[in-house]
Amino acid sequence: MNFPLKAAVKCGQCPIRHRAVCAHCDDDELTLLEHMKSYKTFAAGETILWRGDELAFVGSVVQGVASLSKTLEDGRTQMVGLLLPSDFIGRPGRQQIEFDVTATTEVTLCCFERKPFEQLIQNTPHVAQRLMELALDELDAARDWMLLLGRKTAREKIATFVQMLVRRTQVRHIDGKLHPLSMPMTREQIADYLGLTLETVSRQFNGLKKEGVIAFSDRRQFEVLDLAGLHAATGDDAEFIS
Amino acid sequence: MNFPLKAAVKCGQCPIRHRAVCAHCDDDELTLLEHMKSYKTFAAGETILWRGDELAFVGSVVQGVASLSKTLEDGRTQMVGLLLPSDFIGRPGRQQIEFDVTATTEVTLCCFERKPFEQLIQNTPHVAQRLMELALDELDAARDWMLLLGRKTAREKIATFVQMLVRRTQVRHIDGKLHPLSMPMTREQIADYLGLTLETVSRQFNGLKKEGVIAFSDRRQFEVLDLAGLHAATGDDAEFIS
DNA sequence: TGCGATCCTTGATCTACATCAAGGATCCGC
DNA sequence: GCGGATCCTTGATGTAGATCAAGGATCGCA
Repeated sequence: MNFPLKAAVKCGQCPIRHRAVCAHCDDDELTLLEHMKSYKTFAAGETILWRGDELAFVGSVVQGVASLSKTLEDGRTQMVGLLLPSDFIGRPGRQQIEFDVTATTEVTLCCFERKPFEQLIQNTPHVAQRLMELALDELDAARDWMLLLGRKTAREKIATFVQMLVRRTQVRHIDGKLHPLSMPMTREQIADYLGLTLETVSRQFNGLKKEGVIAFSDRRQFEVLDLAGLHAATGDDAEFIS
Repeated sequence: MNFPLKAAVKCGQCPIRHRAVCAHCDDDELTLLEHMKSYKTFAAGETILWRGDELAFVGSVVQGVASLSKTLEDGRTQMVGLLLPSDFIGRPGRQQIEFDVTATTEVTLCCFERKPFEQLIQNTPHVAQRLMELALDELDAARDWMLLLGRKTAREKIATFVQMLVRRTQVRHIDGKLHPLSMPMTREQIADYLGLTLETVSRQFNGLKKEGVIAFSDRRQFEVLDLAGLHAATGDDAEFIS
């Protein structure tokens, strides 16, 4: 099932080669990165970085799912980002992060030490440019999520979440239906991502299930039966397909 | 009161010279920008750019306040960004924007045509770097707002909003109290920024007023009487002063 | 200086979702 | 394949904030 990640996978064989921070690199640049990189694996639930930590390394998610989250004084938490394969952790010019980074499933990262990586950016505009694109993509995603958190109903939130999973996992279409997808997180984690409680998440999933929009085979495995119905349930303006 | 913006203010005299996209530029680079720039002014309420518009120009807010907002099918709207002086509109490599940009107060922009500006970026790393910093700052702000929208109570939202105004307008402190600040938007616009209704915004302002945390002289003019009380009301973890 | 438009306040009521509660399914280590 | 931990579902009840409604303040323009 999983891509077999040895300690030294060749960049050429890497599953995220054309989407990650290295996407625009030519062979020479890739060789440079090849020598700097190292893989780290984290078990599900393990914290990768704590808020306020000094950022020793940066890197890309190769496999699995990680999440960024923020917490209030009394413990209420909000997930502020979901990192899927090819997403990047850490920013040039920042030595601290202002949120916790946690492994949601088992996660494999392709890491670089921050200092050398920042020097490399100076001389490889392809990496700097890709980093900028990734940051702007994240900004777009954050703004879509602001609309969701501020104005959408529970049902619309769940539908939007499922739609996002479908899009980001780029699953193949079969006559309007879709291959089974995996739900990479618990109801509670989904609740923290959507600004809901786990009970409401559960009720809304079952609502969409009863209406025949989605179906669960397993509680972590589901498929979309009615893609048009799903889109309609998101509340988004159909005029703009984002 | 306002900085007197003629059609051709020298960059050296510009009020946002050291915070905007040109912050890191040396004199030569500034001369280049000087020749490319032009000022545009928009009246309060005027739309600067519509969602989906082809992005002909990019630029910085010099004076006034603009806002970015997204709308659902049925008209519910959420503000996804507030642009104060020195903030930048438009992104390299994107020819479209996915939200409306509106003048909240009268706004003056320092504009550049997009195509020439993008070429300029290639050769002036100082501008490219500053653009990256600005994008990352916006990403941080967006994530703080996600926590607010998803998990804060109405009271915490209002307190956080006031705190943000205090910080961003960098008002001088006088023994814990603060100089009068201006509220650059209506109750309805604030509601759209905080994911509330205008009635709730009004009630919460009056709540904080009754408790002596803030005071209004005019409905657009107020001051913070109890800064510590304000911070306490935001719900944020005091351990991390962001 | 007067009048309509806009903006704000305040009160009464409603409702979507949170909270509280309990039981059932699934997983995992022994 | 047994027993506790974790995760999920479902029901009953509570409540923060939305919605509905009406009146008051302030603004801008003749």
